[in-house]
Amino acid sequence: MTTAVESKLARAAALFHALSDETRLEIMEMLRGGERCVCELTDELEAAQSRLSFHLRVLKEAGLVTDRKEGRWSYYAIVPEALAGLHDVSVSLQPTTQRRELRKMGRCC
Amino acid sequence: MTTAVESKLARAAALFHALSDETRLEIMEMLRGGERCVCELTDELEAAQSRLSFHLRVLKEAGLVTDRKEGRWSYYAIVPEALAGLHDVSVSLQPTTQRRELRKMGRCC
DNA sequence: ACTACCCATCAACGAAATTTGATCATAGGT
DNA sequence: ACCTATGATCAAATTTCGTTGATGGGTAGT
Repeated sequence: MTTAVESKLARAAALFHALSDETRLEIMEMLRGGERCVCELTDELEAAQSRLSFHLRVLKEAGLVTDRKEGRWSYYAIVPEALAGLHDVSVSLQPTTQRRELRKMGRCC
Repeated sequence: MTTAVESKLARAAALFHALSDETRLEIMEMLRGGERCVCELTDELEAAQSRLSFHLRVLKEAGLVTDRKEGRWSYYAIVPEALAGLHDVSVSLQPTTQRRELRKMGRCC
């Protein structure tokens, strides 16, 4: 749960933690194109169901994804706002001398 | 060490892991303005010396910082290239429908 | 009712990360 | 030579993570 008094740094650390695992990054990669049900994820990632469920919960608690139930399926999807927040954090970490360099190098979005 | 065959995802996971700790984020925050010696960091962060040393090593092994010895001090500094890489990763994670939104919203660098 | 499928949750285990205190190495000052 | 400050490293204790297998709750089809 995200408390109101959570510091910026704590929020950033939580975001980074959620993304610090290869399996979870693969999930995010799959969700980039739109929502998927868990069964699709387990199929494509060759991962045990309970393992996937664990990682999906981590991503969900970090606010990076949401889930939606329909019939017997659960669909997970990226929360675009959270990804925008990640981008903000990665920008705010840039050294002061480097910010406008990124734009010059055409490395920006 | 970064091996040649390391996948993009593994690299991203390693980066995120290094930044998934509040203490390490505080260090990065302090280094944003330029290099600092370890003693300055321990002073400002109220952290035990060996603890700081540990976190600095993690950041260094992730390629996010470098160190330089001068006299009896060690100075640590951000590796701008690595931060640019972080930015790249955060952009590449954006859902396909969101990429140009960021630019529109003026949230880009 | 019975069966098959989808998925969350739990307990248990091992592995990895983090903290703490102690020790060691080096550089400088007196 | 001696003493002190800076930092790296090590071992031990602790905490946090990730995986696995089992269980249970829903939902749909027959």
